[in-house]
Amino acid sequence: MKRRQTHSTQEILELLKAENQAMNHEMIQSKLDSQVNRATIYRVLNRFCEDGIVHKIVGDDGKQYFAFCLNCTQKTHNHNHFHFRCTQCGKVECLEKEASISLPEGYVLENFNGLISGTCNDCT
Amino acid sequence: MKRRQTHSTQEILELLKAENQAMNHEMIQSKLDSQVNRATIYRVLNRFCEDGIVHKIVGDDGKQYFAFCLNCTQKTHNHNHFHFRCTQCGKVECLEKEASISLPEGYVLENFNGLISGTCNDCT
DNA sequence: TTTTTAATGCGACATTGTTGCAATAATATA
DNA sequence: TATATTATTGCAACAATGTCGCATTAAAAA
Repeated sequence: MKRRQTHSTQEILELLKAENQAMNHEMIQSKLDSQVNRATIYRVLNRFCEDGIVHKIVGDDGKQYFAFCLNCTQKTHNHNHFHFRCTQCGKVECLEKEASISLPEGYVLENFNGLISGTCNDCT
Repeated sequence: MKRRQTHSTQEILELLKAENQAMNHEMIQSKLDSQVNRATIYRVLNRFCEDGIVHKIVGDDGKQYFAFCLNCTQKTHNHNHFHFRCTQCGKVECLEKEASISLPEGYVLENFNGLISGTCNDCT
């Protein structure tokens, strides 16, 4: 199944590239120039995730956030870094430091989801 | 406002103490002897959190999980440890190792939410 | 230009979690 | 013990998030 480029996919990808933060569907929808259906946004984002272009973080608010992959090559698609979510302004940004986690014997890692919330530098 | 002990609060607290894992409202509801309303369960759990008896983790499935505090004294109520959620059996357990995170200047930590999902030892 | 089929919009739905309000029951008071 | 106080509960309603089926639209291939 080959992917097609549409207005929606292009706009959403550009937005994610331009913004230096992870965004949930609502933030994305409100920042798009054209109106895109909610279901479509989710489908586009999930497709991006499947393709390894974008990664998904679940915030401690229970919402899904999406961010453009910066340091991921096609082979190593790792996101073992923390994200910081500001409870004041809502911004979700990547914290650079990689977290190295050693799991107990017999445990297999599928997904790393490290999130710290609090107040960011701008809102202190 | 003083807390009251009710059948619900006692049962839920006992359950959380007995089980060695974090549970969401559904798991709790199904394991209770008596039937307790969903809203009540949430209210009880959130009260426990306020009192520092229980801590809350948001899974990468977006659900809230609650676990009885083991190593928290009344003064230091820290949960800077990771949780592991098995995507097969649904179990959410604490990983012992504390994660030490250094935030950038001007950032204030309110909540640490570290979660790794995958398959646990039993399900491998 | 025509054909193929991936992507979209719409509506409906399941699920999670919260809240207002009247009824209940745990604790304090007499 | 009996009564008063008010924290807690159950119920219903609600908002929000995310998913899915299906008919329609529009990329890309032929």
